[in-house]
Amino acid sequence: MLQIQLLRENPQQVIDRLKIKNFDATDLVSEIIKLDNENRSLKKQIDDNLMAQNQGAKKIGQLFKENKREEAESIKVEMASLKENERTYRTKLQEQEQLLQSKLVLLPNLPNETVKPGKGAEENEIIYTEGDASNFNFEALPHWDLVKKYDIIDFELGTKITGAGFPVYKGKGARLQRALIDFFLDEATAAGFVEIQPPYMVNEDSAYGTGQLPDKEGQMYHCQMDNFYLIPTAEVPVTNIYRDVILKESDFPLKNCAYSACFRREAGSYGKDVRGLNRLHQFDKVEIVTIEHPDRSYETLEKMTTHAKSLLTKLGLPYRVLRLCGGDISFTSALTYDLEVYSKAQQKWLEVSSVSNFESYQANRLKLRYKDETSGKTRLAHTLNGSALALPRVLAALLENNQTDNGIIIPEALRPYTRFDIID
RNA sequence: GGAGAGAUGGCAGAGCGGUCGAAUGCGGCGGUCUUGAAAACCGUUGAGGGUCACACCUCCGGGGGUUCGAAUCCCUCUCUCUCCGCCA
Repeated sequence: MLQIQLLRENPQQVIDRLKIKNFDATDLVSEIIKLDNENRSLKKQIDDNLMAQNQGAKKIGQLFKENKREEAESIKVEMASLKENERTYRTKLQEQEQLLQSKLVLLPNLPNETVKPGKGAEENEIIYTEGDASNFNFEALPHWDLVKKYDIIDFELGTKITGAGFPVYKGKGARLQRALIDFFLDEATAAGFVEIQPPYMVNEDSAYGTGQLPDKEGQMYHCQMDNFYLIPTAEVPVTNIYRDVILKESDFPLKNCAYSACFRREAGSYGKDVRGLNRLHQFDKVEIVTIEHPDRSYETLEKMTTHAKSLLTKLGLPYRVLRLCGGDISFTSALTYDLEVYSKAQQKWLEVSSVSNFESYQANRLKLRYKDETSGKTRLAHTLNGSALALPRVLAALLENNQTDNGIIIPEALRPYTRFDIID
């Protein structure tokens, strides 16, 4: 959520910057400012009214002590009408504030200056490529065939037990999952991220805090009986650790990592892009989160991206890094890097990580602030997160790229974790 | 699941209808003393809104109510603790 203050002070800048995201904010911004002005004057009226009531109440107390009953009674009458007025103002204000809030959440985060305009994914900028992304000169099997051949993942069984998109990992497949999770967590810990094991269900407040609600309600599984949501990413519980928190400057940076299963309804996606491991309802991911001082958040974004890159390097997977253009960057992000691994068998790039700086957009909803030492004021912190990494597509690429006649070769870095070096 | 107790500032803990945004202690910050530190002493120390700055308003777990007036009384929800039951 953007700060109203920013809209008041610099409406044109907001409108201009949002154009990069192909978002026309002209009407919305002026509506919000108008509403905010109205609310401010309403609030002033209420405040004055309350002041009168407070003073009246004190007076009555005094009069009672002095045994001046009648005078007290006459003030009581005045108070009744004040209260009546207050009620009307308050109802009005409540309505207006809700309206304002509902408009405000419609505004996306401002993109960073380096974000280029663009319609969609095609216009993302490739800023780094590593490894051999050429195709095999033999008939390579896609992972959905490989997992059958070696009996390491059973999609049909998952469908029987639960439904499509809930694979069952078996034998070396299950062990490989565990190994990847362990490897990613160890690497994150070595990079200074403190490991968290969060709840997999969150309450409504948390879902609002990171912005899953209200806009992405349909993407989450919801336990109606207790009103809990299954987390779509560990970002939600981990970031909400810092909801309603005021930090000291010396607390920065706060670095956490967390493994979790992630649950996504993925309503409305079908077809060949969702085949096999490419899109699932339940998958595993190690997430990294940093809470940072506004002056240093972009430095930190680079560091987090470097960390995610290092994982793919160690696994020996070819990959590239994209800087997302205005048309593809998410609603809440100011700057996002996507990491994509190349699958030689599917002959396409698969997104395995997305590292974003949300600046203060998320912090504003979370009420995540810090005390600025020079001014003594509380200000919004910056939040960043990224996957490091999401498992399924890493696994897909790993299986596909490392296939040989003898079996699937496990990358060197992973062998201490799998304790086998080939799947055959 | 049943019975009871409770939720107050960074922490501990008083207040139980007006003088309470809240005693006191600890902690934090600033100062005196000291070559320096500790101790002692003095001062200061919650958040948000509003204002050029004041004034002023809101917040004692959340929501609602009673009252001229609520941290204090009532209802409700959530959470915590104790006892009992059940149980990975």
